[in-house]
Amino acid sequence: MSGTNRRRITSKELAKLAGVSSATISRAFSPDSRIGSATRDRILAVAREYGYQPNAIARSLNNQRSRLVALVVNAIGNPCEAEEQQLLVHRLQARQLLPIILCCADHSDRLQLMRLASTYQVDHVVIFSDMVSMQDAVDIFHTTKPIIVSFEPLENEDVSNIRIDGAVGAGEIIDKIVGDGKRRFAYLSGTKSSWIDKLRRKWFADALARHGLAFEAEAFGDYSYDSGFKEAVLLLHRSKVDAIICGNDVMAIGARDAARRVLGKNTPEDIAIVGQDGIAMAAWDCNDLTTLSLDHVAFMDAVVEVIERHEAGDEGPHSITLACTPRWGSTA
Amino acid sequence: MSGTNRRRITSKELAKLAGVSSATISRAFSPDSRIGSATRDRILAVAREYGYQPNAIARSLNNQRSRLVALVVNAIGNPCEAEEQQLLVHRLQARQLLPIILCCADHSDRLQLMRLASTYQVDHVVIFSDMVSMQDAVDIFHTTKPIIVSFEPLENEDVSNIRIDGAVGAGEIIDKIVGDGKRRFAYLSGTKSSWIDKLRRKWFADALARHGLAFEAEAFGDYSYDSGFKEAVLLLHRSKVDAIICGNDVMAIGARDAARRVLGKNTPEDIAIVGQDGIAMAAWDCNDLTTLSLDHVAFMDAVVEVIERHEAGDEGPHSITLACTPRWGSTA
DNA sequence: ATCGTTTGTGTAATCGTTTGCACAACGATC
DNA sequence: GATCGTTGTGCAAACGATTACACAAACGAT
Repeated sequence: MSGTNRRRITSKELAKLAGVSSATISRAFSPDSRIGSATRDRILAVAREYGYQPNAIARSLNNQRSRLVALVVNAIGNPCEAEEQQLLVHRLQARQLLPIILCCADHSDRLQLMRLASTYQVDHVVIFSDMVSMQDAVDIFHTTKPIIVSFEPLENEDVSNIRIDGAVGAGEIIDKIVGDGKRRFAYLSGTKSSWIDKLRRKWFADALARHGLAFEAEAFGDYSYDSGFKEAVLLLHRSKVDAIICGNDVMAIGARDAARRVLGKNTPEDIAIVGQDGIAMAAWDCNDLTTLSLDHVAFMDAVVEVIERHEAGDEGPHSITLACTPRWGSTA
Repeated sequence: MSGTNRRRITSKELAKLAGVSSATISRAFSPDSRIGSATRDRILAVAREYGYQPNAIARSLNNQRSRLVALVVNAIGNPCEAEEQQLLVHRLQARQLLPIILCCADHSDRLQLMRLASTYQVDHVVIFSDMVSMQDAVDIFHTTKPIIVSFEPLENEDVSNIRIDGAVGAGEIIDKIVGDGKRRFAYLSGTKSSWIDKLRRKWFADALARHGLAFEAEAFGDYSYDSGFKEAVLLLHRSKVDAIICGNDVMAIGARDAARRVLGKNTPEDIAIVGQDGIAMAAWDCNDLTTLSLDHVAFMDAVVEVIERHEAGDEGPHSITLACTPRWGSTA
């Protein structure tokens, strides 16, 4: 119980101590199974005394269900992902599911890591990373119930997914900025290789097109504050744009700081700056960012809903679409 | 291989396909075991063809080693923890260890969750949460190699730990602020119940005492921006302090915004504001926070070093102490 | 008193690996 | 040519649970 007992006691040993068979021990820990309530109480008492807990690894082997969930993400440090992960982890834990986080920077690692996780027979896989192709995911986790891919540009696979649609919201933001008299737009991408980023850019590009406009300049960062700052400086030095749409909020804050500090331009008078994600920080007094915001709570609720349907045996595929809405701040 | 094969192929089935025994399959996947290299190559080829991978759950059951690591944290959304977790997760993955995140707000959940994780026979446990007592941790994970508790006030347990010491750094910061003429200090705690928070407060209180000063006012938040903002407003309304030491950086940013926006006070002239953690955001141009900073890379390196020693069989206990150093910004 | 049903428990197979032991085949050694 | 290590492989027993099946006891109804 207390102390440094090295080895964990097994059901067979506990069975001996309680004068029953190991099958009965197992039944004492299964909510609805045929067992005398007196026996159960006695076993639970003895179990508590000796610190016995059923071994989940052995149980998983037998059950063919591990109750592990793999979360494939790009980064934890990124506030947007961190906020989402926190919400999701809480929801999973409430359902007695344990999250395994796969967080990987470069591509080959990512696949390797996904293969590793798949050997743990995870019950579900949630892919937040936009840099893994759906085909890779399906191949690697071919045995796990169809994968839940989030942020999905619409493909033909037989895979449950959550689709984020910001076309309408992006339109509202562009309308407002154009209405304020801005005409020269730049897009500051979060990354070169991600299809999410291309998709997001398209929302705004389409909206601009409806005004007969197009992006005059482009730049590529890495979703970080520093890259937002640096790229904005370069961008503003080489072209006279008066509005920058950024790949995420953190880069937008970097770009805002660069405009203000290096170029002496203020938002929204001199330049409009727009983020994407709608992280908590965007609403802080010191930032007050205009951003195309996603309801992270609704997002994670949707993920959990799909997981629950899969748990219930209905493997779908299920598809849920969520819309982004503008958050109006003082930067645009 | 591709397609929707429901069931995963087992070593026994692969054995039949390759014309060997399942023992040989196993040996083909163990780096150094007596097996003909021709046989190994043939098996690996067949394995690739049928998409076979050894089942890690079964392996764990046999090996008594799961290669799972439980990380007990307060929050993922908190940037400081997120940054640290990201560093740690990368380091673990590089060692083929999979992290399970236990993230829990309230206390009873936390224990429950730790019990759940312990049934998965995790090989290591890293406790970042300051709200779980060391005794609870030792009891729950009594079978797992001694726990690594981080941020440690020094106790008598036989447990490996990482100790963070900010006494000297806090002294330097206080010296500077007092040197700048400030005399009336307040401490804005991150939480009421955490011993880490009490410890951090003490670093600054001791430094103040050396100047014959003490905290004139106290307030309690929850490590969030909003709580930093709100408590700072209340604090500044009820007492005329000219320096606020905050429990973390995020609260400091909130307090700075409150001072500036609600009270019209500027840093550092009207009021000095100090954070703790040294998160990336603190160095952003828009924040430029003075903060008692911890080297997160060194921190996580230390955690991994202890884990590696444990893996090597040397269960210690090991203890590593890290010092915090000031980051000088424009807020104090 | 008999039969049928329900309830509680034990026996043994199973989940998919790993690994100690046994053993055959093979070269090399004296 | 008998002996001895070495190498490669299979057999079978773990690892620690769950669960189908069997069976005994208890109970109610006739």
